[in-house]
Amino acid sequence: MIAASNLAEIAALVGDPARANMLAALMDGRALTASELAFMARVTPQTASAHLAKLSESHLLAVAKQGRHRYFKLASPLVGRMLEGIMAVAAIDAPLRHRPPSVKDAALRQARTCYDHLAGRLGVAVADALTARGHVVLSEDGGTVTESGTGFFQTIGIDLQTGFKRQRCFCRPCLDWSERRPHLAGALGAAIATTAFEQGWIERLRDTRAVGITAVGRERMGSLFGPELDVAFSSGEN
Amino acid sequence: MIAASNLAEIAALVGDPARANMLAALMDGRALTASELAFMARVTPQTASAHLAKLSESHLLAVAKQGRHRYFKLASPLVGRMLEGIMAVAAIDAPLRHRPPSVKDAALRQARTCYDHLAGRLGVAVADALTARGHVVLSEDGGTVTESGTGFFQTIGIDLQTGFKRQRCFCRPCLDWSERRPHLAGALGAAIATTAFEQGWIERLRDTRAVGITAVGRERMGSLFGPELDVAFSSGEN
DNA sequence: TTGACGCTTCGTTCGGCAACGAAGCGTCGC
DNA sequence: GCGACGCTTCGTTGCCGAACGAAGCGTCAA
Repeated sequence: MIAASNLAEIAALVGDPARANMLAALMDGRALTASELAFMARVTPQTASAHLAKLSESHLLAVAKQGRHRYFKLASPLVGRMLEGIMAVAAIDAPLRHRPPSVKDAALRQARTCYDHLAGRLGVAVADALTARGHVVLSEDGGTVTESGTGFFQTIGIDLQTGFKRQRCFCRPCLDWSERRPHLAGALGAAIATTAFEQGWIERLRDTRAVGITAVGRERMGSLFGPELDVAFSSGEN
Repeated sequence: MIAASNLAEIAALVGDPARANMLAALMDGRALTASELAFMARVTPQTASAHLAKLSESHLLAVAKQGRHRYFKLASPLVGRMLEGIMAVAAIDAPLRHRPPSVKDAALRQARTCYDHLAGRLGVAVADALTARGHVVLSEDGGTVTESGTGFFQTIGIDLQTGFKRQRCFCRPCLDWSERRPHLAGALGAAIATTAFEQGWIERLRDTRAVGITAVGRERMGSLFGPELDVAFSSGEN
């Protein structure tokens, strides 16, 4: 059972709360320093160092030295995909136990990045809007952009004919852990997120994976995607 | 960080070797008894019982009582997807350490089921053949069936027009842990595996996830998919 | 050069959990 | 009804690994 032993090894790496916190913090695709990760995992630097060493040795993380800092990031999209998968399962379990939603969670629930694409109410709302308008078709296992969708994305500056041409199915659903509904991942999801950042519709908040929706974002995305987005604009007491 | 705590919890469940063995054994989608799982995980029944209780409580496994037996299976395809994801990451790590391939591994490497679709050299060869002939197009994140593919699948009794109509992108790649190349998963992958079993091309072997390729399977699949399948028919000393 | 800083290594402590033997409970076959 | 069987619960043992204090190493800034 060569497969299973490795399965346990990798899963055990993610199975430690401190390491899981670090990995989750890196899910937005950025690179963070060892100190930052220590802080986010709420452990001392020397403990964090040991954890980060393990994660690097097992090639879950890639490390880049820069002066006296060491920047860590997920070693590959594969790792992000794995974490998504675990989170999707964890999300099913979570609602069964009533846990008081923290203040920080509120921001995360509204909008955040998930590796390279949008998640939270905003991410789900965008996926809903695109689906409702027939621009994309999402199934459990994948998704497709329709002809009307190709045109739509062109208008917001995402050209599906060039870079995306070869991989005709480049959009896929990703189960949102807070909303427990799919949002848009894959190359298309990443392109949408990139555009949203570039156009100033959303912006990163300090020290968190949550993103803020700007005034111009509210207006622009509201007119682009329609009423489905309203739920993403509310501060959201659920 | 509501997400991360759950992340660690679920991952820790998979992170124990005994539990990982059990989950891996259940990856083929069948339901197994507690005793069988205890044997596969190489632990005593009472140890297995404790593990299975945890896995059930966390809704990773679903359990069905049947007389004095208790049958366990993966609680949802989501769990299978999660395990796939972890295995894909584990596969990158594995080759770095030379591990002597066991006899059992040889059969698993040739052909096996991965939750509901084909894996091993056979699975990868089928994916290669379909890609080479332009029947499907696989990208990193998903896949599409071409028009020629739709016709092809019709000839082997898989009608993409009926049940599959709504989910236009129902095929996706799944990284093979032994071959380290993608094979075909998703609804299409499952349909191909089902057809292969029904037509008697492959058959389950006792007490393992490996599947055997029958004589008729060799002949039929060889003519259907062409030379790409040869590698899957060899007993394979790599 | 000196001190501050970021990170690592070493050694120790401590808690949690996997594992099993023994025993108990329900189910089946005869 | 009886024993055999499948599975669970209980109590104990033992080990692995997470955590931190202290100390060491390289890097930067003045």
